[in-house]
Amino acid sequence: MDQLKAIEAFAALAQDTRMSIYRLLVKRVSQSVRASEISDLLKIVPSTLSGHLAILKRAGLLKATRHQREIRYAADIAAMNELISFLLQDCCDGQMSNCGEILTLLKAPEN
Amino acid sequence: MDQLKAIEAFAALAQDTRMSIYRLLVKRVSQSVRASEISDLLKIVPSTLSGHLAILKRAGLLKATRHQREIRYAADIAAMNELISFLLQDCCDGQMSNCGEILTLLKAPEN
DNA sequence: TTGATATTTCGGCTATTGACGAATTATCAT
DNA sequence: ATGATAATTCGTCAATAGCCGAAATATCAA
Repeated sequence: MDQLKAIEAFAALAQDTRMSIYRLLVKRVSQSVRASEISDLLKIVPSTLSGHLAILKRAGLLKATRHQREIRYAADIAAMNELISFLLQDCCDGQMSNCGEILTLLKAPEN
Repeated sequence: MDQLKAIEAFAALAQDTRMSIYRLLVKRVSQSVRASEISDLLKIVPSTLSGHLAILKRAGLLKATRHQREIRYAADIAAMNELISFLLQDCCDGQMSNCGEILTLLKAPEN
């Protein structure tokens, strides 16, 4: 994970439609979701959706698998791991122990 | 932290110049850094830098304090906390315990 | 093969972004 | 007040992004 790759991932998430897609897929990370179902649920025109899915996929945030006529998408949680660790590895001069706030927050999230 | 605010933060980070600024400030989170020093270190024209700092600040990622003639910027780690928790709170249907990968990664980062 | 469904690619349009230099505002020293 | 330094705002420009409909591609069913 270098800066360019991180920027690509952030850029993919920094857009309302794509963020909605991504959050939907993160929530259903165990079951992958058909493109047409995403289209229906989020009211996104298929051609528009296709472009957004491609961007998220190229950023490494999604994985796609074909099942018969359909293509199913799923969030790649490992990629999210890498993105977060990229943010944190530079934090506090690389001394993770200085990031107590973050660690406690992750252990006991309020929301 | 709602979706719009998260998008604003991601968009702020999803740009090469701003990512460089942010990472510099995260590394030096204990000492705040003068705008002119950022300008020198990263070779960014002052007017361009000013725009980027404003974007990062509006996104809540930086805090600015004036000292005499200078303005010093510092990364707001609490904001990074919120951003990460926003990513994670939707993860795995809100069951943080399902995100074991992330937690272990944060406890013992490899990079 | 023909037809039906799922998804992607392409073309065109408008809106936004990021860069810079010049001018402006803010603060301080004399 | 005057001049010097720090930072921001403004105007302009080219490049990119996001949306849609229409056409193309892929897969399956009959």
